[in-house]
Amino acid sequence: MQRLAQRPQSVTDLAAELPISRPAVSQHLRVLKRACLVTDRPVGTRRIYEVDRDGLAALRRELDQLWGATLDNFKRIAEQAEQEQS
Amino acid sequence: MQRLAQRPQSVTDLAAELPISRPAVSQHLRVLKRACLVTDRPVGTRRIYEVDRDGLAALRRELDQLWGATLDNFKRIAEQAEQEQS
DNA sequence: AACTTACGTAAGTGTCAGCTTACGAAGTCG
DNA sequence: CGACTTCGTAAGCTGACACTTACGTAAGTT
Repeated sequence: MQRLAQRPQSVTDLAAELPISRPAVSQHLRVLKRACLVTDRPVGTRRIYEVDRDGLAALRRELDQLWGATLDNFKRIAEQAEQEQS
Repeated sequence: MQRLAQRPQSVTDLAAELPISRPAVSQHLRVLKRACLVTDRPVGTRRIYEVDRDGLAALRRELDQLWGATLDNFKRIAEQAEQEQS
């Protein structure tokens, strides 16, 4: 994702920058695609992947919300423990 | 952690509320103790565990900071992708 | 048409987290 | 002291994950 955030890239180019094999990159991309975090388009024999802006934004919103709820719980538990101490 | 946040409890009592065995609970508690998230004290043959307020607060601070940094990166990448689109 | 490049997928493998059962240690109570 | 409770730990199992190699396919090249 970080690499793709820099610029759209082919599978082989991505694998060249990473310490894993090309098929491994394909498998990662398959998951990311299914999660709507990347999109791909064929260009000749190659296949260019790039980040899916909409999917990324949606994930961000969900994470924001989840983190807010988690933090609220966290705060509540911590304050509750603190209160029972005193 | 949620159970312990309600009230300090023994290992057996905790295991009774959870879908796993008593030794499994012990193993979880060992990790939590090593992470300074719970404390324990012997009471007769039993051993009462409770949340470590200080450790929990420290974790909260670290998570707040980490999440802030992560969100900044996230925002930067998203806005960068958005900008290159237009 | 033959060859090359780029890719996806299937099949196999190593590793690890998390669980279980079995056992031993420490404390309590008759 | 002996029986009982509570707990920790060791040993072993299992499923999932992430990777690899091998192979088949589609598109471009000579």
